[in-house]
Amino acid sequence: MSPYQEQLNINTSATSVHNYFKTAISVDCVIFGFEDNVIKVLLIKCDHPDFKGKWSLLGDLVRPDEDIDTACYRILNERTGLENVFLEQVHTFGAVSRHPAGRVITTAYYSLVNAGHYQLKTLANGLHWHPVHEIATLAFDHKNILDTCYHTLQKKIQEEPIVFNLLENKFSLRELQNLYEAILGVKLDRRNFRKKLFSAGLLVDTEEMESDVPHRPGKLYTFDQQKYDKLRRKYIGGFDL
Amino acid sequence: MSPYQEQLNINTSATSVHNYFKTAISVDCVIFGFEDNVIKVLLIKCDHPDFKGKWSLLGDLVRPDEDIDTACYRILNERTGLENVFLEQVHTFGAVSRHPAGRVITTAYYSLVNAGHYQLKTLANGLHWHPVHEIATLAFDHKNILDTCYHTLQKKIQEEPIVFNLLENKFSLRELQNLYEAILGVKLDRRNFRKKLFSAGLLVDTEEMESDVPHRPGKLYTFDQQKYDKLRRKYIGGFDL
DNA sequence: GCAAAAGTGTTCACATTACACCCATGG
DNA sequence: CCATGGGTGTAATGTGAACACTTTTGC
Repeated sequence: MSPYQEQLNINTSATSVHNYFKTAISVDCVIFGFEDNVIKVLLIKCDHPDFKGKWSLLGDLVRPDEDIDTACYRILNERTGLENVFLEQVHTFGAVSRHPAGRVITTAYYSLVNAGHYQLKTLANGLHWHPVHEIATLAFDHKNILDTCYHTLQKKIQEEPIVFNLLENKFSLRELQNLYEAILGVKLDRRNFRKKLFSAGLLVDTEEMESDVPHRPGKLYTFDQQKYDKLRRKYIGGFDL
Repeated sequence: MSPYQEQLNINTSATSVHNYFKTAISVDCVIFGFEDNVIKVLLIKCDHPDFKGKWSLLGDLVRPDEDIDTACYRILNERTGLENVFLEQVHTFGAVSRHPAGRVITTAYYSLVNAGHYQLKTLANGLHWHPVHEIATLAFDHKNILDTCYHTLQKKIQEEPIVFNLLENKFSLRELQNLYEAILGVKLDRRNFRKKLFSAGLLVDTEEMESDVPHRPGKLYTFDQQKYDKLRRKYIGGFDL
């Protein structure tokens, strides 16, 4: 029997778990934005000596008195000033040597924000938007985390209409299509794209038009989140509250 | 500025993280099996005083020197004796008060095993297969964890052919269909089901038949995992290694 | 010969794809 | 008037759903 055996099965014994492991837990936040028709992610300078000059994701240790979801919101808010943003847990990375400072298990989240709409709260530590496709390496295992989150994003936008979080409140169909194409890395047929989007019945014509474009302006739409939430509830829960 | 501020940003400073938080990390393993045409899950008696008489999932603290994936394999192996089983991370539950013994953040995995094929290594602590649909409550937040994993399973089997992990090596189409129906909670059309499965081209006729059935015996098939892995690589990676 | 499940094909509705022309605006 | 992208419809193809009868075995 292993030396740990007597302390095993935390769920079946009253063993105190305080002071048992010297393992820290952190969250890392992959914050996606869409700017200049390119998907970007918020990066910060990493000044850990082992990764001098590398960029890293936004992350922090989880405080003893906060939920991990809350921790992630806190980080995001501290850096961007944004609230009520799309934020979703993706995966937990727990390899023993993933962090040179010690055992740090990290839970990765991704977030979708409107990059153009607001100013970053602070540009300290080199905080900036970095094109996802121009990132070859990152500090720690952050490239791996980024790739995992990006893949999750690609899959998710084909299942649920979450891309609107990356756009202004009002947007043209062209912007929306550019966004899908940027994330998925494919070209889409414009007519079929329109048909599909409209048939979902979740776009509302604002009666406004684009301006300042060097060609025929397109209509501007908003996403009907309420209607989507209702539809969704019907599908998932079965009844209408 | 918060009192934690100076210790923030583990990814950007050389702060030692040892001894910083009194937070433990555990893994909980939702081990699914298929028996008597019903989906079951391995449960164990919970003797934490706050949940006397309740059942709980199999879980354990992660050791300081093991990856969290490894920890999960270890638990599974200790209890079932199985190796090389399907095991996948689902979600990390990190609410502050989810565990009465202290701050325990847990990462949930689900596993698919062939329940009939082998004997449980030990029946100590009331280890047993419990029908998923007869579980109303569990200790801690384990009901929530179970529901999350079950939902993930339902979604996943519609995307990837992982259900074979729950069956014997050789199986009839009827067994396979029963399994899908049990997990998804729907009735499927037998003819369409066959068409779909065969069109995927991943079932191999073993030239054997069922025996001991009180009706016309069906053919037995195996799942062509190698062929699937190749197809998958083509789709995902683009090239054939 | 009867009960019970295996095995098999066709039709229909719907969704996805491919594809080409005219229109509105800015310059 | 020209360049640029906005806006629209139709035909072909593929996919999923519905559906009934004959066959094989155990009893």
